Amino acid sequence: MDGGESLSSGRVAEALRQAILTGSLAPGSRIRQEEVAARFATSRIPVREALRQLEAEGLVTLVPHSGAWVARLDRAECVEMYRIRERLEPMALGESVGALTPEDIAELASLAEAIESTPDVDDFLRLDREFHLRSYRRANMPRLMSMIERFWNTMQQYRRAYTVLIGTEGRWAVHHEHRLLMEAIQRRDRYGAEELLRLHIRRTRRELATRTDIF
Amino acid sequence: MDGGESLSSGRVAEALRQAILTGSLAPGSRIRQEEVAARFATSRIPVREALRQLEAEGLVTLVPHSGAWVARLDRAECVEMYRIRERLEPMALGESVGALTPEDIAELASLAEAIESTPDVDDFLRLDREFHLRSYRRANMPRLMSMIERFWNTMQQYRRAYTVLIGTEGRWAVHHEHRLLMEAIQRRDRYGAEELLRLHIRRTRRELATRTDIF
DNA sequence: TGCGCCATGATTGTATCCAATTAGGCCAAG
DNA sequence: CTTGGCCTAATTGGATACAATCATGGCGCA
Repeated sequence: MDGGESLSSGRVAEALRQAILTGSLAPGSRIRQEEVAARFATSRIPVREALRQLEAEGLVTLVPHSGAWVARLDRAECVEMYRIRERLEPMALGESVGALTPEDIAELASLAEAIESTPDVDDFLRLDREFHLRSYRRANMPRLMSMIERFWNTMQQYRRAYTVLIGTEGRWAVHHEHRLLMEAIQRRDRYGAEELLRLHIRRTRRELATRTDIF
Repeated sequence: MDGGESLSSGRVAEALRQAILTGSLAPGSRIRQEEVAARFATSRIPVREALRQLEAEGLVTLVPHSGAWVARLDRAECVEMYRIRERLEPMALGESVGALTPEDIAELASLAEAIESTPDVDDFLRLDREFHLRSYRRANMPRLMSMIERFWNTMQQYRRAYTVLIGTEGRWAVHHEHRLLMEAIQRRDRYGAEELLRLHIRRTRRELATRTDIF
């Protein structure tokens, strides 16, 4: 039985993480230890440990004797992370493709379909994340997986801003790419899938880099 | 002027990190908070924060209500990290090659020479690390750089064990690879350098994977 | 009026104390 | 002799209290 985090610092970290991912804590917001402590009916010690953990995940920026802020990425940092993703996620997918079960693939197909049909931004973001992360699921590389998840977490806020900006019609390229990706996955075409994914991330990166209004 | 870490937790973290990297704290050793606190004439609070930080770096394993241990990697984890490095470090090198100054290249050349001439294991490890990390220096991708440095840190103990095992004569392949790498760098041959580095890491990984006696 | 300095308040960093949890040994029963 | 449970000691997790540091605002002065 788990039930819930037994450690107070873990609960605080998870709650702050969710608050940051959903956007209810915006990038650049200050996080005051005492406020958080009061909110979770705890002392500042667990809060501090939670902040340390979130800093390591790249979600929070700590400045000694000064305070904690929700991490804010500039365009160069965003581009850098996309370039790292371009190298890592194709590897995860490539390792996974051959081991995906037919049920996995059916799941991915229905996710891809749901992505195409939702107009809602938050649904889109959630489903898109699910789609990609699940496609890596059978890679059997746990460290790589957690790195990739951290990337998605730190990028989440900027993905949202970008998604809002391009609007529903701006997603057409994503849909096409997902369809091609699904086909490669269904054919168990490892290198095709890797390459398509790389291009998918690359195209997004390049579009993001031109969008100066996000940062 | 900096002079030294102003935060106690930072000093503790740095000292523990060095102790782990030099091997004076072996993988699997338990780290008792109170012991460390006494050693650094501080309380347990900064020690706990230091441990959290080191856990995030992959150097320490924390188990709630139980304790902290110097992280121990099994063979699968080592192989996984090498495979990640195979994707990331060539990118760092590729980005850097074109921007290295003549002075950088001269430095690298003399490092490569020093690597060939030292019989000492710890010198070899230190110089080899310097050689590779410096070759990435002009990549202008700070996040990637710190990820790579973390990899080198977490692998350090296993690199040492491996280096001891193969002995001085076992290093011949490394020397050849370094020479080829240097040549590609001097020619500013980005893709050649990337590919050579990938093969360098890949060969090491495959040798490490066969060495069952390290784990 | 603008700049720089100092004081005061707010906030973070650390020490000490107490509670909760775990690990290991001892004893008893099978 | 082995095994299961309990009990105690050791260790970690958390709360409170205090010290150190930083930022903000007002004051004086050029």
